[in-house]
Order: sequence, then structure tokens, then C-alpha cells
Amino acid sequence: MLNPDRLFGQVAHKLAVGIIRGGSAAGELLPNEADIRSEISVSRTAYREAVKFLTGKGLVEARPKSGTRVAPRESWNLLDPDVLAWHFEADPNEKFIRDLFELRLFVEPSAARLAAQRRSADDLARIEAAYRGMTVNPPYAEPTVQADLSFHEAIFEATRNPPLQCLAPAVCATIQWSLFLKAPDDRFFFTASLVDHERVLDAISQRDGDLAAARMSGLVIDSLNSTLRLLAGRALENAG
Amino acid sequence: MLNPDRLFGQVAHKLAVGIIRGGSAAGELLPNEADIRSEISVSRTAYREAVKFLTGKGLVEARPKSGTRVAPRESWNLLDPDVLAWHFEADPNEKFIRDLFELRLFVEPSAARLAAQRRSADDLARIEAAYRGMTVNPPYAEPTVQADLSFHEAIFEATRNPPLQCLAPAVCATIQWSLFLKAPDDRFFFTASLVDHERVLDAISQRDGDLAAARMSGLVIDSLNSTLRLLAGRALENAG
DNA sequence: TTCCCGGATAAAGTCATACGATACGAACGG
DNA sequence: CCGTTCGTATCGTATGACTTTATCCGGGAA
Repeated sequence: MLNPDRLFGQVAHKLAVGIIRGGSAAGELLPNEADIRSEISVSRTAYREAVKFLTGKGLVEARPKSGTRVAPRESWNLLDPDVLAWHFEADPNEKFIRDLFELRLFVEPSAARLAAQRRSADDLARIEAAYRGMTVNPPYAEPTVQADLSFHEAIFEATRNPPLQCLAPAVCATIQWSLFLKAPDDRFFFTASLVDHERVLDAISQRDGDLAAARMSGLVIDSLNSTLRLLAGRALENAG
Repeated sequence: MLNPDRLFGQVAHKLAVGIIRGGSAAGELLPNEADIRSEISVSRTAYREAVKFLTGKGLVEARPKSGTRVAPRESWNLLDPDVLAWHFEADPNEKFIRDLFELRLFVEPSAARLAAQRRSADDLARIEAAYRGMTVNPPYAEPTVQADLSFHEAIFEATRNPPLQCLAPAVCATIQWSLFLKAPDDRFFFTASLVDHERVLDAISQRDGDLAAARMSGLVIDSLNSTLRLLAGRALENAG
């Protein structure tokens, strides 16, 4: 994850949010020197390292003489935790949220199935501990959110499939954002979500793969529906 | 993608392959200056930019005064095209291949279902053109491989889900590697694969999501089986 | 008129150097 | 023997100069 303490990290963050918000397909960035001098006063070193950092994530591509351009969106690594975080900060539109939930719907049930089949005792203990963390803390409080994230992350770890585990950060970012959204007062959904989680835990505990997958599907769908409802409510607020 | 023309790109490649092959969990990297001076004669700028590039992909983490360390494998972005390519170059072990095919098995059928439901006429034309490209060229020739990759990529594009599309490069890298492996003489598999592809194309053409998903599952499973058989044969060769 | 070639040019790439800050360890003193 | 302090190693940042490369444009040839 991006370290905001370092100067180059701050520059990278600033550039990234601008790029994502701007959404230019192949627009050229400001000339290096002008950017450095006018916008932010930072050395060439820090700026270049920030650009290289973003290059690694597919956000920009620099070519001599032609300038540093914003890369086409297809080459952005949308599953990268940093890129995802920047998206939520810059432009959390509904389409993007739906797409992410759709991805969850494809991946998480399968992950749950694998977890049920392959979990060790330790894996189960971690998942169960995370679930307990969700029950003992107040709804939507910080520890509860962390426990929720841990729950899903632990399931991914239990799959013993490293490439698959790479999707965990993306899933967690989605969950975190949706929980942040519904902070106010959705008590009813919270208890329903708790039940969903418990049922998944139970299936994994029983080593029943199909059951775990089905219940995880239910969990994701419930989560999506409540998020969309909140999003719609918020849209109404903004309109009225 | 990493540009091998630039010096920092070569340094990044060298470092990355070394890291992945070495597989040290949290081992400290060589001291900057010693590395620069002895191994490769390159300026500090180029080295640092390479490190920043790798930092963006989660391979290393540099902490002030403590040294630049190899990041724990969980934070590597295994789905990144560059990281994947480095893996195939450095350490293409069977477990890794199986994991990637497992991921394909979870993701591609769902993608095919979406593609069948949402495809435009243009999408279908692209998929069909790719399929034709596979039939008119000789088996396992370069154009055939490219057509195969285009086939799967076009399906991902037809899903209209950008985050999901980010998995396309990973899928394509897996396919490319497995095709490269079976270059010699697996005529039988090739025709079978062709049939698999045609059936998927047909289902997408009919807008039958469930059928497309089922047939894509079959395609991936067939591909996995033939790849594993080749891998086993190769292992026997090495042993004998 | 059109096409091709080559030089001017601008921007990124690379290099060398310097200074600052801090984590880690070693030496020193109590 | 333990704690403090000081030195060293290493990363972060800054700066200026030089190199490489790709685009653009103008001139000459077909």
C-alpha cells in the first residue's frame, strides 16, 4: 500500500486522483517542468518516482518527446488496492459499485467453496474469531468493520490459492466502502448481515462446499441490495 | 506493460525475476550502492525508479533507514501482467499453473454468461473473428495463439465490467503459457479445443448465458487436463 | 503534387553529486 | 552488566548537466 509519509507518495496520490477524476482517455499530462514548478513545488526526483509508481499500476505511460500520457482505462489495474482506493475517493459512481459487487458475486462463492473444502483448523479459528468480532462490537463501529474485512480475507486465505487471494483486497475495499456508506442507521440490515455471515461460517465449519458457496451468494446479494437501496436514498437526498 | 527499452525497465525486470526466483519471505535486498556498483553499473536514479516501479506492484517495500525489503508474497499483485510474466519466466511450477486454471474456472464461465447476455453485434463479430483466426492458421502457430487470446479477451470486453476485465490479462497469460508448452504435437487436443471454442461462440451468439457458462467451463477443464498431461509427460522426461 | 528523407527540437531518460533524516548497532561510561 | 550516546549505513530529497529518442517540419526527389 502507498505510504503517505513519503513525499513521492503524496505526489502519486495527487496525480492519481486527478487522473481518475478527470477520466481523460489519452490526454497528455502537463509538461513535467511546468507541473513541478507551478502546481506543487517538488523536486524532479520525487515527481519522477511518483510517475514510475503510477506506471507500475498502469495509470500512465511516459514516452520521450511525446510526454507523459494518461493510459487508456483498459490498462489500469482496477483490482489494485491503491487504484481502488483512489477510485472510491475520486469517483464512486453507482456503475462502478455494481461492477465490483458483480465481481464479488462471481468470486466469493467459489472462494467460500474452496475454503470449506481445504480449510485447516487454524483457518476456521480465524474465520470464527472474525465473526465473533462482528458480534461483540457495536454495529458499523471501526472494530466491527475490521472484523468484517477479516472474515472475508480469512476465507480467501483458506483457499490456499495465491492468485485468487489477490482478489481479497479488492473485495475488502468494496466492503469497506459500502459499510462506510451505511454508517448511519441501518440496524435491520446489520442483524441480517450477521445472520448471513454466521450461515457461511457454519457451512465452512461443516466442510460443505456447495452450501458455503450458496450461502456466500446470498450474503453478497443481500449486501448489494442494501447498498443499492442506500445509494438510491442518497440520490433522492441530493435531488431534493 | 514494462518497456524493456528503458534502462530502469531492465533493472526492474532483473530485480523482479531475482526476487520471484529467490522467494525470500522478508529478506533484505542487497545494499543499494553495492548492488549498483558491483552487479549492474547503473545510476542511482535508474535503480530507484526501478524500485518504485516494483513497489507499485507490491513486490518490495522500502522503509527509510531500514533498507529495501522483499515484501511478503501475500502483498504481491499476482494478477498483474508483468508480475505474471516474471513468474512464468522465473518459476513456472505446477502448483502455480493449477491455481491459475482454478481462477479461470471461477471467472471465465461467469464472464461468458455476462458476455452472452450483454454482447453487442460488434462484440460478437470480434469474438467470431478471433475464432476464425484460430481455424484458418496452422495449429499452435503465432497467429493462432494470438487469435486464441483475442477470443478470450473479447469475451471479457463484452461483459462491460471494467474490474472484471482486469482479469483478462491474467487469463491470457495463462493461456499463452500453456499453448507455448504444448507447441510440439498435440494435434488431437487442438481440434478438441477448436470444438470447445466453437460451442462457446455459438452459445454467446444465441444469447444463452447458462449455456455459455457451461461450455466455457468445459473448455477450461479440457485445457487444464491437457496442460497437466503435458506437464506430467515433461516431468517423466526430466526424470528419465 | 505527392512522397520520402533528414535535421531541428522538445521531452523524457540517465548520470553524478550533495545533504538531510533516521534506524540500527557498536562503543563507551556508569 | 546495563543504559546512554555516538557513529554509520541507507533511504529520501534536491539540483544541474548531459544523453537519448521520437515527433514534427521542411526540403528535395519522383
